[in-house]
Amino acid sequence: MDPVPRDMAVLTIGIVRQLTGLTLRQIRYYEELGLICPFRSNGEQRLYSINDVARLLRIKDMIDQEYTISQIKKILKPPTMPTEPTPQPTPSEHDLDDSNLLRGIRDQIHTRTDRSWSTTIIEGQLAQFYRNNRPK
DNA sequence: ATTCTGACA
DNA sequence: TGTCAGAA
Repeated sequence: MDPVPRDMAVLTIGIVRQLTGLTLRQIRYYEELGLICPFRSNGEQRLYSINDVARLLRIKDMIDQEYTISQIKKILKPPTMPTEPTPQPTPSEHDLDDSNLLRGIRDQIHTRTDRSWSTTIIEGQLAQFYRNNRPK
């Protein structure tokens, strides 16, 4: 299987919402705070990569652990601009409705006990998600 | 249908 | 943070 380019921005905010469990408001707000820097297609459409999702997951955990924004900024490396734009259509949320992958991922997010492992586990599933939703 | 920005009970 | 408006 071809490895999934972790830095390729192809996920819409709607999918990221489902993948991370964060609200659209939070995802956009964290960007305002400079915690995340998604690629912008058409100059306005936000597109996230697996790295972005993993980063958001880490931010979510730190917020839960009552870290301050400045502390998170200090710990997390400055967000790097995604190198790859979106050459292919992005999978829509409808494609995910039938997928049990999303449910599995969400369960992982809500049931894990060791937060440091979460991103690894989730990225693995995201890789599977990509293989199953590869644009024709 | 989905996402974007700005704004406010 | 939630949510609504108005536009793309």
